[in-house]
Amino acid sequence: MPLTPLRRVNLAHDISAQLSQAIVAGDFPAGAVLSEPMLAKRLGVSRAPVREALIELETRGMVEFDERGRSRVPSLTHDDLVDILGIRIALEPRAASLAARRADPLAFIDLERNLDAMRGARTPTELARLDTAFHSGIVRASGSRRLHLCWNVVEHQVDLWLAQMQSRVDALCHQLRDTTVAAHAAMFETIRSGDPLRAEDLARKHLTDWLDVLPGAPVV
Amino acid sequence: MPLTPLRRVNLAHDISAQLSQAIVAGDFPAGAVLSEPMLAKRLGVSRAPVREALIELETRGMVEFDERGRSRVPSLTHDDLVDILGIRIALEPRAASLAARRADPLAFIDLERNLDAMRGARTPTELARLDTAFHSGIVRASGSRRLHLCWNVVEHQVDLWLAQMQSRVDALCHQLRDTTVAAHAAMFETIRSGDPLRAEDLARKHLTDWLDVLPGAPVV
DNA sequence: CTGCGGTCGACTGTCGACAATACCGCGGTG
DNA sequence: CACCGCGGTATTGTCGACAGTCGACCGCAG
Repeated sequence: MPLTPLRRVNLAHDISAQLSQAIVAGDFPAGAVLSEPMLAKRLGVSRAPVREALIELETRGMVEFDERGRSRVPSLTHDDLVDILGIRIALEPRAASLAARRADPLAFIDLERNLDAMRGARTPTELARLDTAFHSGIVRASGSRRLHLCWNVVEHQVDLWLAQMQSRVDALCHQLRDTTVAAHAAMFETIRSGDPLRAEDLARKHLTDWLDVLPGAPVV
Repeated sequence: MPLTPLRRVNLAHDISAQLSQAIVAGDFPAGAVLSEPMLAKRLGVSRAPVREALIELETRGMVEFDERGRSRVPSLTHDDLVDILGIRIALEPRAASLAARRADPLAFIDLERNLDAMRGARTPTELARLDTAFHSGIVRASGSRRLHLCWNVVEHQVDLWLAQMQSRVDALCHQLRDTTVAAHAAMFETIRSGDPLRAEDLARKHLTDWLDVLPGAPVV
């Protein structure tokens, strides 16, 4: 028996996960106020764990507190999107480089499976989800715990953005589908072949391509 | 009168800041357990804000929770240090590049003042503090909010590491003082001259130099 | 009709309390 | 002497309550 799963039992964690899911699902649109009593009542718990969940979500950028302590779902602007892409351009090439250096076969299975799923994806939403998952996989493959921590922040932001800009994203994904799959495949091959420099370049290029294509689309 | 500063008044924030300072100062060495009743008693408050502060500090990596919810000061290993440097190598070159692009004169004042202070620094501890502050300044100058968020994590980790490895760091700082100042000066000039590519390279090189010099010193 | 003041309600920040649980040391037992 | 069980203690997770504060709404005066 491989010992315990040792997950800290904690209402706050469940609430945090549930809330984040609800926000991404659109239950709480951008700008919605998340009052503690309301959430506590809906969830059937007291305010204490709700508060902790909100604090946790704030650090992930899924909610933000105004100057009076009220938490709301942030509404992302075009500048925010550029900012997010900026940090992705900082993190992901490094992640790709580390992943190529480390070359963990286990991670490759994940990535390859994702590639296959992406080739067979039907809806743009699914495509977007798989896209994010692929990038997550590379960060995980980098083996850096703190890189992964930072990525968590970014990933939540991307989720939020996907939720808020769904229509535009759908159009873009549809349009960019083939190039995205091709870029991912190239990155995967390069990482598996253990070429850090090239992997880094490919990751950077893949992201800066988005930066180029986005201003054309009237985001916001 | 330019209105109010409107900072959210919140015991948790004060406690968080105070605790983080205390940890860096060595009041709570690596591995020390931070029990909520103990902290609440010492601070003269109830457990609620202490809990919130601990949650906030966990997201910055200043404390970590074990599977039973007890929070303790993490003890960093050599691997952690390499991991931290890895993420710095991801974030800071990008920050330098963005800073060079943005070229905010206000930020330059900060950086230049830091350079002067560094040239006149007396103790290795002060030197280390100024070094971190310089890198913080570059991240701030990048103007990216989320980059700064990620950097906060890293900065706290660096602080923690400085606190835990003080003797080694002191020796290294003393030894590397001149090269560090020179590297910082070069980065500053490049950023001010508005050369993103070169700024990026310099930042990366400055950090990878540390990566090269560190394995030689028996960290841990 | 419009602007103002007062009142009501809601929400946050903080507190103390309670149950559940795991650790620590002690005593009893083989 | 070593081992096991057990009670005491400390700590976490959660709850309900209370004060302070801010916004919203309503009535009233001009």
